[in-house]
Amino acid sequence: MQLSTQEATSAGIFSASKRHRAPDAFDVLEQFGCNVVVRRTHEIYLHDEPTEFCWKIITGCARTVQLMEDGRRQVSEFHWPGDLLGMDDLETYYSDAEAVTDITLRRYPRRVVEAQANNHAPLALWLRTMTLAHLRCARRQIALLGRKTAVEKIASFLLEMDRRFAPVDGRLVELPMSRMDIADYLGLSIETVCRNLTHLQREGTVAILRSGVELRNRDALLEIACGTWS
Amino acid sequence: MQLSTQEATSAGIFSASKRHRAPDAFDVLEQFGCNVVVRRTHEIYLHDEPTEFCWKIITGCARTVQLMEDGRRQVSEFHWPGDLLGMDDLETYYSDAEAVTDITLRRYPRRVVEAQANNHAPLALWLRTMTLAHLRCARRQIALLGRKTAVEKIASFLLEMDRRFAPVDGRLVELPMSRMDIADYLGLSIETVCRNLTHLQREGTVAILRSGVELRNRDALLEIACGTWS
DNA sequence: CGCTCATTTGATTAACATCAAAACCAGTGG
DNA sequence: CCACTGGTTTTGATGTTAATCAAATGAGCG
Repeated sequence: MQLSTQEATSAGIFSASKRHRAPDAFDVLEQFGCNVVVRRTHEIYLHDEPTEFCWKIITGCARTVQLMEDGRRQVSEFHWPGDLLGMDDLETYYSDAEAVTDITLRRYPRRVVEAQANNHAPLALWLRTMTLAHLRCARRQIALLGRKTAVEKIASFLLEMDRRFAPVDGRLVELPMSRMDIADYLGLSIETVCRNLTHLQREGTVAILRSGVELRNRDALLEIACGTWS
Repeated sequence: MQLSTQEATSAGIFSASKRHRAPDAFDVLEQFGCNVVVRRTHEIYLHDEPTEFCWKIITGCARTVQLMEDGRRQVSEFHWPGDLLGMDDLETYYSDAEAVTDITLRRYPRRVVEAQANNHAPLALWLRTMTLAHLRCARRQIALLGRKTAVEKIASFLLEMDRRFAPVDGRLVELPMSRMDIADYLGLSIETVCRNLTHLQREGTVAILRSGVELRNRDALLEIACGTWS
């Protein structure tokens, strides 16, 4: 089966080994957007609020978070420049979104996005493609959370961060999020995250730096992360 | 913000406490469909195959499964009558889909679905709405896998099964899938699933029957499952 | 420097997995 | 009807992983 050119192009975006975004169907909305800045740790939207806006990340990193009443926390995804926030739900937002670093966003009214999608098929396809990319990401995370050990989770995480946001084509993976964020993303405690990073460092697989982690042996990491569903 | 009528209707489908599907935008494809039957434990589609078809479940239950090389298994979702299978990926299927029970499906060529979506906006919206429902489901599962204890997982699972597929408005939740399926869905071992079901039975919260589980105290289950993200 | 907060390391505990065996159940054939 | 078989489910005993508790180290900042 051959898909349309648009679809094939769209689907390639998230499979690129280094982040590189083609000009997208969202551009038809440019005139309706305005820039906003959100400071580190501040929220972008809140659980249960009506979905009034969506945002495209220009610079910085965001997280979507689910909170339980007793304080347990789960980070469901990290979001990077080019990602779309607030399109994952129809009527109200399902999770909280917060800025991990100071972040610059371009904000669009959902009304307009939905209206445009309704008479601009490439945009509609683009929106579904984006949603599918998030779904694939979520399914990978489900396999990780359900069936991987702590060290496998850490290795998978480092490779994912490298894949999703490595500004330079080098070994350094910047980790703007705290250890607590990583722990809540991987379903671990902070201490377990630290211990396993140290463990990987002792093996010589990675080097831990202030700003992130240097991948000294990608093959070893891939081996540990269990290949396919890394 | 007010969304269109179509969208509001679509969004309501998965939030209904008992399964009840409105006539959907997929109906425009009816002429292109054909019925197929798949026997218990047989596959519907396989990981990495090109996405040639999609299927609407008429009767029966299916599961989507991710397999690691060493045999570890993760069930990412169970699927029920009315659900759409094989629309979760663009070019190739991400997971395997298998019949949990003997299952009747209506099969459609993806080419046609995509072509129709391209010039029939309600169908495009419907497809995105379906994808969003799966994404929401996946995010709930992520919070469950990352942060809930075994007994909380079991309680959440029983309530989810009740919500998603309870043919009668009674206390009985039919569980067509094996304990192994449940374990691989919740990221637990078979034994832990059994033990915690027994534990809930001893408390009088549920009664375990051949065909499923009787919910004797829904409030207690809700309490155990930790409300919000159940 | 002295404060705070994040990270790292160590000691202990709890939760769940694993290993092993018994009970149960659905078919099958006498 | 019963006995036999293969699979699944349940229960029990033990082991392992990661969480928790606690303290030390390190980094950023007035």
